[in-house]
Amino acid sequence: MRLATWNINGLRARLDFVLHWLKSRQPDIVGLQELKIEEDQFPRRVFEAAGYSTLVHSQKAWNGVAILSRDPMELVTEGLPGQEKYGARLIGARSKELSFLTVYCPNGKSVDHSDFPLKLAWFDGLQAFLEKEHSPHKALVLCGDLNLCPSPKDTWNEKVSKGKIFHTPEERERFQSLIDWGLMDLYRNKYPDEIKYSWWDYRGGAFHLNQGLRIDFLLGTEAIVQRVQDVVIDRDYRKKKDGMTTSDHTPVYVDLCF
DNA sequence: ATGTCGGAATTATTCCGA
Repeated sequence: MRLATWNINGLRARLDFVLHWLKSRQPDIVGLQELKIEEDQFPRRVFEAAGYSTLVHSQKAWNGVAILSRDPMELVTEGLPGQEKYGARLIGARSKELSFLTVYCPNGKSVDHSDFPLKLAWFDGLQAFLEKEHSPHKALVLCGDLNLCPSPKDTWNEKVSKGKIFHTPEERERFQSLIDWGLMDLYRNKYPDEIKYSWWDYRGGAFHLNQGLRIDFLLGTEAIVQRVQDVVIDRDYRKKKDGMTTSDHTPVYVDLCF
């Protein structure tokens, strides 16, 4: 079973690209973030024709998350409880094998911006939600764009960026709280010393220079970790395909022996 | 080069967010 996460940066602009990737990689469950589309504009039938059931929690212009699945999943959660006003950023579903949550965490802009404490509060809300509604002793995958670099290995320039947005102790503490609760970073667990990124700025040839960040994650509980075969940061899909423009994020997927 | 995108508001240009 192949599970994936991908911040697509606008579904209308990315639909053909996403379909190309689905056909090529054949994932079973996908968490998508940054749809930037109203729910009633979501191209449900296009995904159904490609073989996927869809669950969507979205809004006009910004944010928006969805779950695509080969087998229909049961919708469990739409929106992070207590944090709904910060946008459509969480959706959760369940299959017979596992619970699957996908999130688009707030960016925060900069440490001195009023969005920064809101970002931290959003993570605190996520932590409280997990503690209340989920168990580290069950099969759970939490994936998405966390908008933070957990360690110096996850950023191209810790020296310059340390203490700045995505690189602060406060954000890293929030990430560590998720780990302490019972989630593992599936990529880092499999590849402790690899330096690979999942996001590169559109500007300044950052992708070509490999000036990236690893901010897109698949986190899993112990029951998931035991089933991991491989974890792939699918860098090839940060490159143009047939003239189609890419997201600034690339997909990340895990193969599980279910 | 504050260098690129996607989307909204408004109608080809500017703004906002990332």
